Amino acid sequence: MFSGNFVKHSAILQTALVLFADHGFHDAPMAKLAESANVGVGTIYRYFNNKNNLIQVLYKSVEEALHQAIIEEVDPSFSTELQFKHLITNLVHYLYAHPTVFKFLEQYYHSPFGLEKKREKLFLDDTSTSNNAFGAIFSKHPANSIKALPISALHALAFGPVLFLLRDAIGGLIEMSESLVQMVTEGCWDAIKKDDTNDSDTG
Amino acid sequence: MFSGNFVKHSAILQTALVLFADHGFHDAPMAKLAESANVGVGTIYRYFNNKNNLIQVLYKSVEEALHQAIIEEVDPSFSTELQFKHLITNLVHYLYAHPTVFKFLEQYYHSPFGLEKKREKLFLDDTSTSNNAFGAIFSKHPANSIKALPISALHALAFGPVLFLLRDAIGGLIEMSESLVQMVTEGCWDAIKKDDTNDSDTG
Amino acid sequence: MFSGNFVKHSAILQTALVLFADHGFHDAPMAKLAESANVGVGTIYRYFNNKNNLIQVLYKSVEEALHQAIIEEVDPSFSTELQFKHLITNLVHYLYAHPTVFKFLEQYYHSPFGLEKKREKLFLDDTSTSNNAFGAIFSKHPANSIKALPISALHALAFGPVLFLLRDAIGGLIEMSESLVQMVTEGCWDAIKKDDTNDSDTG
Amino acid sequence: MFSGNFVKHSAILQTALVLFADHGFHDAPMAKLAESANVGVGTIYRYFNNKNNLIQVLYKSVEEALHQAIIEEVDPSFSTELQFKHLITNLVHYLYAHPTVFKFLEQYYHSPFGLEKKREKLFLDDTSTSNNAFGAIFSKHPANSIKALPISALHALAFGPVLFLLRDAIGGLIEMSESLVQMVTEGCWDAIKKDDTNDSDTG
DNA sequence: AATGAATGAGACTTCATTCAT
DNA sequence: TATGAATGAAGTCTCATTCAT
Repeated sequence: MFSGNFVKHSAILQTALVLFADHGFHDAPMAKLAESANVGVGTIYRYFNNKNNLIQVLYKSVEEALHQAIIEEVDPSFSTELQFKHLITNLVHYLYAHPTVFKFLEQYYHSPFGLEKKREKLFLDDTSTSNNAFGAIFSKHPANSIKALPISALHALAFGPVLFLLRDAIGGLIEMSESLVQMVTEGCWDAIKKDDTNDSDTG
Repeated sequence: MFSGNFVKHSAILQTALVLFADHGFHDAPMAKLAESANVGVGTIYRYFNNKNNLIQVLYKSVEEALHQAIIEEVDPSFSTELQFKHLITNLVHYLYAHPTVFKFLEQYYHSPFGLEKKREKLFLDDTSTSNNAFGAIFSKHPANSIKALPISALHALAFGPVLFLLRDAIGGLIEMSESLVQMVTEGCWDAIKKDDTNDSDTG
Repeated sequence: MFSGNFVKHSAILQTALVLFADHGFHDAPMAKLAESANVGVGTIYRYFNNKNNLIQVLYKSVEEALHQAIIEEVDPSFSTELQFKHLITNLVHYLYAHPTVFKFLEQYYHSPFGLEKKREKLFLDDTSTSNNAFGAIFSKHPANSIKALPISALHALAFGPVLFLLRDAIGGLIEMSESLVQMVTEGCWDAIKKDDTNDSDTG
Repeated sequence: MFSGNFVKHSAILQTALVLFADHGFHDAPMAKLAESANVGVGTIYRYFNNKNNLIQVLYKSVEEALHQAIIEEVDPSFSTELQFKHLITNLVHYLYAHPTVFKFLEQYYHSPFGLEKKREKLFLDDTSTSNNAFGAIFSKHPANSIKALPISALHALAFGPVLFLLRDAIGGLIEMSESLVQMVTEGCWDAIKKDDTNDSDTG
């Protein structure tokens, strides 16, 4: 158990998030982090073993917050389509509202240790734990609502577009709008939903 | 005119591609690059002004090869659907067959100079030049074949899924198969194609 | 406010003075400086932004000490001749007693940044500020004591000989003696003083 | 004996003179020198053992030319005063007309190997050889014309001022004019000449 | 518990010199 | 003889980490 000063612990993490997001891991020296967080350099090492550890802990913290935001107000009694669209919309809204989180996660997933963590990441492949909201939908979807595709294909079709869109929006390449989000979300659903016409034809 | 030794020039670029892909720009020191390429450290600087310049030149070279691979055997007389699927399939095949290219490009687009280049990148927004195969399809598609969405939304729906899939496949998280590629390509098309039902209604 | 270790700060400056004087800026690597000063290489960079900055700071420090030494015990109520000779003698004594200072200054004034500083240097052309002991004499001299020459000519005649002498003396080419200093000082005065004979003739 | 291509040999020396004068020994890479001289890098090493050797040879060449220029049109039958002023004027005229020579020599005399060479330099202390025009004057001057000072003091009083003046003039700090040269030359003579008035008074 | 001065490994880059052509 | 591609030692500077206070 951690038994230190939570205020400093948090200050370091929050400052690190911004610094890493804005400059990347390699252009965010511990000294600058310490200064921005108003703590001594040595203090950081009281709370985190080293820079890598700090990054890992920060990732855990960020991931948890993201998960909480995504599952918010998603009612399991809704239809699969509604649940799916709600989750996607939550995801986009949260990340667009927290660009540092998005940028940090992109940094993280493109770093060496990012790949390992990928296997357990929130919205990817851990379908057995409750930590994965999307996994629940995909694995428990009614037979007639979602295409019978491998889970990896569903993930790609569901998250690929929105992450792509977020990258451009947060990078300032395009303007984000509510209608754009809706259109893409709709497209995502079209990509994974079972085609009703064909379905009724063959069913 | 460049009047150096093309063999060494190429050896450095090829070695750099692998090193950057595997370790990232920051963990690929010039000394290690020199050693891997079997040249002296100083030799690299005969061919490239500095590390950044090497990265830029490498990007240009990689981008050119990628573009050539993508447009291969795509017949403009085909239907929009066929052209689109062919391009997507080419893209996936090439990048999956050249994982270092994929990893390098991800590194590049997430680096500071990557964002600038993003605006002009092959399959993004340059719809006016012949350098953009996808742009041609999206901008010249028949009224009844593709949804009337902003270009950014179409990009997201078209490339998001395949890039997402490639990331996982190349990262070793999932097994890539021809059928998986087809399924996802199909999904991409479903996401952007105009709904046939409505089409028949209005047609 | 500088809040570092003044001992180390001084140790680095003093060591640098000797190293630069003996080997020149280009043959005094930071690593050697660090070793001579008994500090780590990185430590130097805690106190000085870079090598150039170190040189500049050292120059300021050395110039200040030199200025203090020169104006010592020079009484403004003395005659122009006595004041002049006193200043010159102080200059020679100090630089001969501190050969590293002399050698460093020669290095400095012959380096790229030396030329800029030359315009404001202690005993050169800043006649308006109190920072210039010689300027005060030259500009405020009684009409009958010093030749009516351009300030640059006076400087040349006043400092040229003693600097020339110091160079040879400190270089070990000649033996310095009090009588030699007096003779040259006398010559300097003869070179700039108004000729009494002619003066009485024309007066 | 040297048996190479004198054209290339000269081209290298002339280019080196300018490069060294403008950038200093340390900022004049052999590669740049080769390029400026329109020869291959390796070619320089056919004519000179190494960079230091090139500098030494260049010094010899420059010194010889300077000596020739100084003694030009100086008539041994003239009075000591006239000979002296003529030599000084020649020196100033030549160096002002050849600023690269002046800058190179300053570089040279302030470099490590400069000090050794100083002992034998043209206008310094080699009074026995015909290579020293000033030495001849100082050592053979009539008893009544020049002060009975050590040779080093005479040198300092004679050359110090003009070198000082040249430094500022070539550095662009002051404007050089014929009258300024005359005034300073006159001052130099005043500094070393035997005072006639006092002499006749006391004699 | 908190600090930040101190450190040195290691990064990028330059350049005098060599040698195969 | 002339060339310039190739080299690697050495230089400047950064920064993660330690430790005495």
